[in-house]
Amino acid sequence: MTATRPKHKEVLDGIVETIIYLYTESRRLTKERARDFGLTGPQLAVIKMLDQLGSLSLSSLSERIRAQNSTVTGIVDRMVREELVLRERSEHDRRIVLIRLTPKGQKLARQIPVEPMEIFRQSLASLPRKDAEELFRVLDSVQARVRLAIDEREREVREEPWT
Amino acid sequence: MTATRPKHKEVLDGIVETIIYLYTESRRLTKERARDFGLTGPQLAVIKMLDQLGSLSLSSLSERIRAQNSTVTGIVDRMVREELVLRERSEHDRRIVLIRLTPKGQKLARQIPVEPMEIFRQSLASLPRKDAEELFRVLDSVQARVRLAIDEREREVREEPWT
DNA sequence: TGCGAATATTTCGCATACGAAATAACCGTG
DNA sequence: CACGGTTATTTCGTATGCGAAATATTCGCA
Repeated sequence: MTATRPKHKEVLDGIVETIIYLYTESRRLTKERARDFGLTGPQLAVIKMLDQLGSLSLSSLSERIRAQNSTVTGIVDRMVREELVLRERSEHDRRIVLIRLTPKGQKLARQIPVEPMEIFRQSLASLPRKDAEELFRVLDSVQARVRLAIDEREREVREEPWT
Repeated sequence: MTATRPKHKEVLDGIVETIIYLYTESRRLTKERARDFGLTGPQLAVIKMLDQLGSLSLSSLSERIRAQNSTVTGIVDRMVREELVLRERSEHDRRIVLIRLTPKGQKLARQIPVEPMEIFRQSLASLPRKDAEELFRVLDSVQARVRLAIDEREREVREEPWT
C-alpha cells in the first residue's frame, strides 16, 4: 500500500462530483458547438436522432432524448418554424404525429460532426481499454442498484397513495 | 492497425448512457422529494448549501450549484418571496449580495433528510469498497482528459476570435 | 484626485423542462 | 353502433437555465 488511502466518504463524494462535472460540462460544450450552426442543444440531439432513425413519433422521440412529451412539443414547434423538421399525422393511427427531417434539416444533420456529449465520448475513447471496461462494469452495477431503489420507492408510493 | 474488438464501441456508448441515466434519474428523484416539502430541486440545493456554509455571496452560491449568476438571481428572487432566504448587501463591498437562510428556511433545511443526488449516493455507498475506489480512479482520469480537451479548445478560440 | 478598467449583480429575451389538465383518436365490450 | 376507458399529443402555468447587455460599485494608477 504505497499511496495514502483516501477516506471512503471522500471517494464517494468525489465520484458524485465527477459525474456531475462530466455531465454538465459535456452538455455545455455540445450546446456551444450546436450554437455555431444556429441550433440549441436539444435541437442538435433531435436532428441527429432523426438522421439516424428516420421519422419518429413524438413520444418515441421524447423517450430517446429523455424529455417529457410536453417539452418536445415545444422543441418541435420551434424546429418546424425554422423549417428543420416536419410534422405529419400517421395514416394508421391519427393520434400519432410523425416527425421527420426536411431537406434543410437533413443537410444540417450530416454537416455537423458533433455527437451529443462528444467531448466525454472522445475522452473515454482515449482511456486504456481495460479501464473503460472496468468503468463500464462498475457503473452498470451502480445503475442496477439505482433501478432497484427506484422500483422499491415506487412500490411504496403505490401501496400508500393516500398519505 | 489492429482489428478493433467489436465490443469496444458498445462499452463506450454504454458508459455514456449509464452516466446520463444516473445523472438524470437522481436529479428527477431529488426534485420529486423536494416537492413533498414545497421546494424545487435547485431550491433544495440552495438551502442545503446555505445550511452547511452560512451566508454566501450570490456568485459563490451559483458557482457551488453550477449555475449562472443570472439563473441564481431568479431562484433567489422566488426564495425571498417564499421567505426562505434573505438578501443583504455586504458592508465591505457594496456590490456583493449575501444570501442567508431565514429561520423558516433554516428549519426546513434541517427537516429535510435528502441530499441532492441522494439515491445515487446511497447506491454508491452499497458498492464494494474496492469497486468504488476503482470507479473513482478511472472517472478522475476521464475528468482530467475532459479538462485538457476543454483547455485546448479554449486556447484555440482565444487565438482566432475573428474567424 | 479622477477616471477608465474590472468585478458583482440584475435585467431581458429566449429556450428548455416539467406536471396537470385538455383534446383528439383509438379500442374493446356490450 | 355506442360509449367508457386508454393512448398520443397539445396547452397552460411556472421554474429553471443561459448569454448579452445594463447597472452599480470598487480598484488601479496616472
